[in-house]
Amino acid sequence: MKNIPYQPQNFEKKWQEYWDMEKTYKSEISNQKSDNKQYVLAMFPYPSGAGLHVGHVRVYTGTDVTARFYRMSGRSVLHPMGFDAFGLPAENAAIKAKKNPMDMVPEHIETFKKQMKSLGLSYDWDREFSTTDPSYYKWTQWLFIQFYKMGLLYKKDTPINYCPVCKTGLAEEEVLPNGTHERCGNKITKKDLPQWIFKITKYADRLLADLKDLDWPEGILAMQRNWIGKKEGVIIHHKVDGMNIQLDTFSAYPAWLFADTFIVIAPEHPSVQKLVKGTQYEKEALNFIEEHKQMTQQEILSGNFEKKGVFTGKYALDPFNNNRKMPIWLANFALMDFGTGIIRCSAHDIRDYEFAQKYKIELDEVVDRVDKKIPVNAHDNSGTLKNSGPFSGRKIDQKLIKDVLDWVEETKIGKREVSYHLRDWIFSRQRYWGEPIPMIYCQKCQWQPVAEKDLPVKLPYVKSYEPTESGESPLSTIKEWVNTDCPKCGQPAKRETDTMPNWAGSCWYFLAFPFWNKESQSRVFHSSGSPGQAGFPSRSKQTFSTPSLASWAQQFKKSSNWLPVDRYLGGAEHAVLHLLYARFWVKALYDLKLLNFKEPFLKLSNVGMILAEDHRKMSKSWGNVINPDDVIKEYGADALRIYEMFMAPFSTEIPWSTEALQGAYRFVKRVWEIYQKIYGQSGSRTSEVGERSGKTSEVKLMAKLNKTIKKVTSDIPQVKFNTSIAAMMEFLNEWESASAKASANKGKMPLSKENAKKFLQILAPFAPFLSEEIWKTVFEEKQSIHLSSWPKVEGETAEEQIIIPVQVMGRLRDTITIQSSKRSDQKFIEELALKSEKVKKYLTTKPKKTIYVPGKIINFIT
RNA sequence: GCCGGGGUGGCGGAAUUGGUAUACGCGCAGGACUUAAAAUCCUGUGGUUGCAUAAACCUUAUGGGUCCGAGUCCCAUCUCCGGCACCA
Repeated sequence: MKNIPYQPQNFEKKWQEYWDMEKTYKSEISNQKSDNKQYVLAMFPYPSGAGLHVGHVRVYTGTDVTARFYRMSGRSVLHPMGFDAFGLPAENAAIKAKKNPMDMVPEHIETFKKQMKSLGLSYDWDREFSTTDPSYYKWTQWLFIQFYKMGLLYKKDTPINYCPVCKTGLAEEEVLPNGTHERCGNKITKKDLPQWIFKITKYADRLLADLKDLDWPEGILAMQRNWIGKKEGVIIHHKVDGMNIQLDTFSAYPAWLFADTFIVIAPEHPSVQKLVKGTQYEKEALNFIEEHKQMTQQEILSGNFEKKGVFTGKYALDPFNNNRKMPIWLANFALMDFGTGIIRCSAHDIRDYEFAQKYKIELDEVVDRVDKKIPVNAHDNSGTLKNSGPFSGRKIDQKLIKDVLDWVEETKIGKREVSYHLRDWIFSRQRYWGEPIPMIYCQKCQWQPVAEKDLPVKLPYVKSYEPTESGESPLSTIKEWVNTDCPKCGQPAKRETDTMPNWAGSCWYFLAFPFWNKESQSRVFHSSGSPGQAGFPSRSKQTFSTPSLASWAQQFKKSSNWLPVDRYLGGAEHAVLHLLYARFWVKALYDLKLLNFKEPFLKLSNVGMILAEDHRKMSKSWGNVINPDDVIKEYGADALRIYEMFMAPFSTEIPWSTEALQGAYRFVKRVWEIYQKIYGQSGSRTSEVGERSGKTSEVKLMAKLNKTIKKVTSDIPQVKFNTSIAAMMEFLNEWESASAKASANKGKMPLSKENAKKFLQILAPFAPFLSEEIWKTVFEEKQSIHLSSWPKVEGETAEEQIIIPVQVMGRLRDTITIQSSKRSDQKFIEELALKSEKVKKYLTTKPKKTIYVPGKIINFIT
C-alpha cells in the first residue's frame, strides 16, 4: 500500500468547515478565577479592498499560536476578531470605486473573513463585529455622551490642522513632523473650524505614570513618554516696566535663572498687542506678526529657518536681579502652545545665545565650568554658579535645583509648574464615513446629548457623501437628517454633522468582545428604504436595545472575567495614536466606575513588517505584492504559517523569501511523511512500532522529545515562535535518522504511538490543519487535536547525555561525555578529564586550581 | 540635538542570561535517482595556514577593562534602524 502524498489542499477546507460547525474555538469562561483566563488579541484590521496582506498573516498567526497553546494548556481563552471600518481610507476608496461605503465595507469584510478562515485562525466568530455596525456604534456614541457628561469634551472654534485634500480637521498626532497628513501624505494647513475636543491632557500624568506597570517593548514605552512629554519646571512672574500687565514665563532649567537677560514672546501671544499698541514699534511688530503667520506653513515644511525677532520697546523687570530691565522681543521661535508662550533667555542656551548675538542683546554668564571646553551655551549641568544671588558658589546638582525652586516659591517670584507636550485631542471630522457625534444644538439649550433611547444616531444611507467645499461635513446638506428636536426643550434643533475619527471605534473594541454575541450583531445599515435611498433613523422602528449605564454595567459584569487584555499583538506604527487613545478611554471609564482596571493591554508585542523580496515595501505600484491566497493555494496554509513564524523573531522587520517558504513547506511535508510512513496504513502493517527503553537511540530520542516539548512550552508565551519551530525541526531530524536506522536494521521504530502524538500536539498550534488531519485519520482520534491536552514532560524521563567541555587556562581543549547527570560529581569528571590526551598535552604541570561547574564545564588553571 | 533598539557566516538568525559561539532554515558545492530537468534524498559548508576527515591559530562592529572563563557584564568609539524635535 502506498503512502498518501502531502496535499494540504485536500483536507484544509474540510477542517475549516468542521471547526466552524463544531464551534471548536468557542470561548467560554469556565470559572471565576481570572488567573486561568487568557485574552489574546491582535489589533483588528481595516478591511481594505486589497484583502489580507502577508503582514496580517504574521500577526494573526502569532495570536493564533498563542491562543491555541493556552487553549490546549487548559486555560479559558478569548481570541476574537472584528473589523475597524470607519474612516478616511474606506471612504476615499468608496469614492474612487463610486460605491457607497455601506455597501462596500461588508463585501470587504466577507473577503477578509474568508481568508482568515483559510488560514485556520481559531477565532470565536460568534463575537465578530465591525465598528460600522449600528449595533456597535450605538455604544461608541453612548460612550461619547458619558465622556461629555463627565466634562471631558468641549466644543471650540479653534485653529486646527486641516488637510485640504481629505477636507477634514486633524488631531495633532495625525500630522507628521514634515507637516503632512499621516494618512494621505498631503500638506496640512491651518483652519478655524468649530471642533469637538477631548481633554486628554487632563489624564497626561496618569497616562505617563501608569506606563511603569506595563509589560511593553521599551521603545513603545519611550515613545509614549516622549509624546506626553512631561517637563517639570518653573513659572516666573514679571512686571512690565511702566505697564500694568504681568508676563509669565516657563523654564525647565531653573539652575540658570539668574543668567537670563531678555525675554521673547510668541508673536500670536495675546499680550503682544497690548505691549506695542500706540508705540513707535507697533507697525514693525504687526508686520512681523503678519509675516510669521504667512511663514507658519513653509516653516513646517522646511524644518529649518532663520531665527528672527523684533523689539517691542518694552522691558520686563527681572525679579532675580533687583528688577534689572530685560528687553522684550517678539521671536518667531517662541511657540504659543508650549509653556506659557513667553521665554526667559540667557547665554546658557544655543538658540537664545545666537539670537542675542544677532540682535546685539546683552548677555550674562552664571556658570564657572570645570571643563573649559564646554561652550557657554551648552545645556550642561556641570560647574559652579556665580552672580546668582544667594546661590553663588553652589555646585549645580539636584539639591541646588530643588533649593532654587523652593526659594522661587518662598519669595513668590514664581512657582513650580509642569508642562506637557501632549495636546488636547481634536475629535471632530468633517466627513461622512464615521460615527455621527450624538449631539444636538438648540438655540435655547445649547449643546445637548441625544437621549439614550434615541441611540444609535444612524448614519444615513445617501447617494452623495463626498466632502463639501465649505469644509463642513457632508451630513450638513441633508436637511431631513439635520433637523430634529431638542432633547431637553423639544423645540426645533439641529444635529451635529461632524463625525468621529477612525480612532473612536478602536478605542474600546477590546471591551466589546467579552460581551458580544451573535445576537448583538447586525450589519444592517438601512432602517428604511432600499439601497440608493436615504434611510433615516426612525424612532418608532427602533430595533436596538436601549443602552444605558445600567445595561452597560450589566454587560460588563457578565464579561469582566475576561478583561483586561492579557496579550496584545500589533504593529509598532500604533505606538502613539491608537494605544494612547485606548489607554485614555479606559482610564476615563475607570473613573466612571464602569471598569475596574486602569490599563487595557497588559503585555504588548510588536510584529515586524514583512517587506517584499526586493526589500521595498510591498505595494501594488511596485508590483511586488505577495498574496497569501496564492501561497496557500500552492503550499497550503500550514506551510505559510510555519514560514511566517520561523522567518525571524516576531518583532523583526524582514523581507519575504519564497525560497525560505519552500524550506518551511519541506518541513511540514516531512512531518506528514514520517507519520504516514510509520503509523499510516502502509506503515502500521510493515513495521512494528514499539518503545523499549535500554536502547540508546530510543533513550536519546525520548530525551530529545522531552527537551523539545519543554522548549516549545516556554517559548510560545515569550513570543519566540522562531526558536520553537527550530527545536521541532531539530527533533524531526533526529527522529528521521533514528527511524531510518531502525528500518535498516529491521528493528522497532524508536517512538511509540503515544509519544508520536505528543510531537503532533506541540506542532498543532503552528500547523493546525496538518496536525488535525493526522490526529484524526492516522491516529483515529475522535476529538479535535486542538481540544486535547498539552503534553507534559514526566519527571521520570531519561536524560539526554551530557557533554562537558574541558578547558585548560580557559581555552577549550577537549570534551567528555557522560550518560547521566548522576555521574557528574567533580572527582569523577576531573579524573575523566585528566585522562584525555589532548588535555595532557596542554597540562604539563599539575593544575594549581580546578574550576568545576557541575554539569557545565571544567577548567584547569596552571 | 534628544529618546529608544541593534551590529554574530554568503543570507534570515540561535546561544539555557557569564560556561562547547555560529543551533535551525535558506543559499552554495559535491554525490544518488533521472535520457534530462524539476522534485526528493545523502554529504560538506565561519576564516587563515595545511594533502589532510592531522594540527594550530583567528573570529560575535572597533579599542580597552573585569573574570578561571565574555557574543553576554563595565568604559570609550564607530555605525545602522526607529521615534521625537525652534519644547524654553
